[in-house]
This record gives sequence, C-alpha cells and structure tokens, in this order.
Amino acid sequence: MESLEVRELVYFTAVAEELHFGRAAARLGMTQPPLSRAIQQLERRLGVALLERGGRRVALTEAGAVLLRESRTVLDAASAAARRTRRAGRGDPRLVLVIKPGGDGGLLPAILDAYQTEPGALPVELVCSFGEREILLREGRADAALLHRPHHDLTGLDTQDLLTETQVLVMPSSHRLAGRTRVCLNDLAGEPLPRWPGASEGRSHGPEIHDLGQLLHLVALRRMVAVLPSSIRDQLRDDLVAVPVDDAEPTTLLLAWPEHATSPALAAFIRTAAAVAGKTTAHGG
Amino acid sequence: MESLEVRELVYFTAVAEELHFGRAAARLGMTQPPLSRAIQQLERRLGVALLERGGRRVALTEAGAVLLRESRTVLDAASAAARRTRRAGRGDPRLVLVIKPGGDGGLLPAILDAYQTEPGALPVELVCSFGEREILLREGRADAALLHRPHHDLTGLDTQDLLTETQVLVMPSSHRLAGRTRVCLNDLAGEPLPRWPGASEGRSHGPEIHDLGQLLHLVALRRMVAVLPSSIRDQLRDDLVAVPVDDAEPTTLLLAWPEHATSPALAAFIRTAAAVAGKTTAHGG
DNA sequence: ACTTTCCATACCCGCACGGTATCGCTGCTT
DNA sequence: AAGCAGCGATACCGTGCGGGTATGGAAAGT
Repeated sequence: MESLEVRELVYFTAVAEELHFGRAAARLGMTQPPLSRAIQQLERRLGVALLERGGRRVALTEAGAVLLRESRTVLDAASAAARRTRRAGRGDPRLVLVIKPGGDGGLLPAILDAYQTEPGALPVELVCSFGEREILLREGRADAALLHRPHHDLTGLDTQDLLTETQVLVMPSSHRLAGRTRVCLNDLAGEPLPRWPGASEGRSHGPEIHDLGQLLHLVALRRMVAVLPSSIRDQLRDDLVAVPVDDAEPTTLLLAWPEHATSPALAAFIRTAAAVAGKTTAHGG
Repeated sequence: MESLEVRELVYFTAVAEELHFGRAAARLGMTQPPLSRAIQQLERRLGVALLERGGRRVALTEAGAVLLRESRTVLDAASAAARRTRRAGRGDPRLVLVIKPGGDGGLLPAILDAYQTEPGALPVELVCSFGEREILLREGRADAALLHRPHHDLTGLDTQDLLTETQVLVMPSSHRLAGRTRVCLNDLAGEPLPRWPGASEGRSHGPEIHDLGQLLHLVALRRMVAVLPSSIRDQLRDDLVAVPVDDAEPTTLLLAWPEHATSPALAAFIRTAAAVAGKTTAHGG
C-alpha cells in the first residue's frame, strides 16, 4: 500500500487549517489547482473523504479531523528527524537546555556545576523561552527542558521529577491579602491573573507575559496577582510579598526530553539533575 | 528549508538496515543506481554524511544512526496516520482492543460488560496477540491494548493502571520447588525460562512462546518454569502449581492507548475500565 | 438575474525519478 | 602481482507526475 507523503500532509494541513484552497495555496507558495488535485489524490488514495466542499464553505469531515491531528505529529516528527540528524552530524556537540527564566527552582546552578564534573560532559547551551518550551523539544531544537507539571503537556516526552513545590500568591505589599499568613483559591475570585503565552485565552485579557521581570513589574503596579512556585521567593522584589496558597495544586519542576533519546551526554545530565535534586530535597524540604 | 520526504526515509531505512545498496534496492523493488542517488541527495540536503562507504563495507555514521531511529518513528507515525484516517472514514465504528490471551487478570469480562451499558458504547473487537502488542497500537491498528509494566515499552502511549499483582512461579507439581510456600529469584538460577517473542534473545534458546496454553504445556513437560502474574492461578492446569516469588517486581496490568487519542468512545472505555478495576481492587486485594 | 467567489477541470510543460549501461575502486584469490 | 569479482558511483535517457495558466461551473450575496 502506497504510503503517505510528507508533501501531501503539508498541503492537507494547510487546507485544513485555512479551510480555503486559495489561501492555503498562497501560504504554500503555489497556485490553487495543483493543490486541489493533490487533495483529491490524497482522498482517493486513502479511500476517504477528508473535506466537505459545500459550494462556498469548506469543512473537515470526521476523517479529515483525524488526519489533521495525525499529520501534525508526522510533520513534527519529520522536522525533528532532520534537525536531530543535522545536529548529530555537525561537529561541536552541545546539550541544549531550554528554561524559563526564574523557573528553575534555584536548582540549575548546582545541576550545571555538578554536570560539568561528569566525565564526557558537553558544554550546555541555555535557551530561555517563556512559552512553547515543549514545542522546542518536540521539534528537536533542544535536548531537554525544565517544565512544570501540571502546567505543561508532557505527552511524547520522558521526564524526571526534580522538585515538588507548593505555590504562593505573589502580590504588592499593599494588597488586601498581603497581611494574611495563608490564602486559598476562593480568596482570589475576581483578581486578574496573568495570561501565559500558549495557554488558551484565560480569564484575564491583559498583555501576554513573556518574562518574569515583566510579570513582577505588573504585579507591583497592581495590574494583577500571580500564583507561582514557592521558590520564587528567592527572587522577589522588596515591594512584593508572597503567602502560601493552601489549596493550590503543588507544582512539580521536572526535566523533560524527547522519548527514545539515546545520547549518553543527555543520560548523564539527567542522572546528575536527579541526583542534585534528590540531595537538595533531602535536607531542603 | 526543504523538508524530508517519506520516500527518502523509506529508502534510507532500507539501506541502513541492509547496509548494502544492492539488497536494499531489491527489497524496495527498484534498481541500485537511483537508490544511491537518492541517498546522496538526502545527505546533501541534510548537509551530513549518513553512511561510510568503505569500498566494500557500508556502515552507519553517528548521524546515520540518529536518522535511522528518527525515521522509524516518522514512518510509524505516517502509517498510523493513514490507518487511523481510513478507519475514521469507513463507516462501522468499532473499538479494537488487543489483549494477550490469559493476560487480562480476570478483569476483562467485567470491563466489557460494564462498557456495553455505557451510552454510545461501540462494539468492541478483541484481537489476541501474544507479542508485539505495542506495535499494533503505534501503527494505528488498534485503539487500546492491555499491557504489563514493566514488561512493555510504554513510550508514546498514554496509560491507565488497572491492577498491580505480585508474581508467582509456575512449575510442575513434581518440581524441586513445588513444595515451597515461597521462593525468591535466586532459587531460579539455572532454570530455563521462556523466551518471549519480541524480547531480545534471553537466557533460554527454546522455542518462542506464542500462547499461554503452549507455555503451560511446556512447563508441564518440565521444559521450563515461568514467572507470571498471580491471577494466572485461576487458569492453572491440575498438574501445575504456583508459589509466590517474594522478590519479583510486582507487575501492573494497564490499559494503554496512543497519545492524543480523542475518540469519546475510547475515553468512555478507559473510564469504565478504571472504574471496574478500582472496584475490583477495592475489595479484591 | 448579474456578479462575485471559489473549487474543479482541461491542458501544457519541465523536472526529477527510475531504468540501463558502464566505470572504478577494493579486497580476495592464486 | 595480476586477475577477478563484488559493489557503489556515474552517465545518460525516457517518462510520469507535480506545478503552472486558462477556464468552467456551482453557490452565495445584491
């Protein structure tokens, strides 16, 4: 049975996303007729209708929706394959670790130091990215990432838990809750919360948050309050206070990497990170 | 940047597996020269050497090994995409569940009964397969599978634990250990163990095991002994006995399905299975 | 009913993929 | 050392398919 081709899947996802052959063709840098043909051909080959052409309106069929989702994973896998292969081929081997600035729970320096003493340790390149960090992993642009559960989608990734933290509410010292020794989620009703990039449109319509400094600044300006892992306390500005949120789900900082990763350097890094985290947790609480 | 094509990856995996252009070409149903060209083109496009042509010998480079692994996941994803799309397009919606005969811990009948009472339940098609059950899932041939941790590789799958069991040693009643009330792994030194299909060549060189009846038969014939989940006791022949293995890692029976699965029917099935397992475990131990 | 919009069809062209023939290197053989 | 055999690379050629232009035809808006 003749296999699907990447080109066809690219075409199909374009059409499925635009729901408009003309725009999809423009986006693909081609003209509309060959695109129509390609989709028809794909439908014929699969023996399944993917789109409902309603004269004016184009809609996905059930099967089309399935193929759209599947296509994305295939295309991700394909571009990751290219990127990882290129990286393996080029000389200068490095470990690319993507982090959220301020989101390392204070563990990162110790981990990096410990790792550099490992035999065969590679230089570690840090990439800071506030949102979309999982994407970088899935696309093969990075070797590992520091993520948070349950905040991030971990499907397709292997993980190593590093640090489980309770969460604190961060607010200006003048805030009505600033005097409390503890709060619970109900106390936050009506408070504007930050809108994280990538997260589907939340309660707040304010600006997207792109970095921790910006977030703390906005909090200081009384534009919002934020619920963050307690290790944030080490980095708080003087004009902000943090109090525990009793019923907020604990957050786990973890190291994530693509499934099936085989690099021994990455394995050593994971081992080191787990060891450092275990040690810290052991007497740090 | 021009993307990789499925055809190229198929070609490359053929060559990488055969390490011989001629044989690879034959396997692909084509002649050798276009294959050589395609690989060269792939290397040029990636800017990376994938194969070392040592006059007589063809070997994978580091990058080639990476691409081989990545290619397999891409090709799996692609064929799964085709299969799932076709299944979504055809009428008759069913849930395909792949099981190991005798490997259901006795839960399956209750799960199936409970599921059929769910609103919108689909007919469930059972597929029995002793080995390679994960593959069926990854290839999109099945919707869910009953697997065991740690026996199976669960990467790329989402899972729901159903039942954790201790393991027992199954042997003929005349076996030297048959009188014991418990054994430990050290007692098994030198005993021939079954060779499971898919598992990389183990200690035993006997025939591969393809079904539970066969295995028990071989055990009865004193050809081997087996360490199995304790629920196997319900299905033991009269001439066999089972005693707990104290230090064998407990086995967890779980339901696994492909990541990103969205079918509501599957979701209902998972929910039902979890509920049934929870109830059973609650008073069953 | 006329227009507009947009997908499908018809037709043509160029390229890239696959085939045949052959070269050239390498390692074994005697 | 020379001959040979195995095997990948190169050269060259034909054709099928992917992509382009022009146009048809159905549906929605006015």
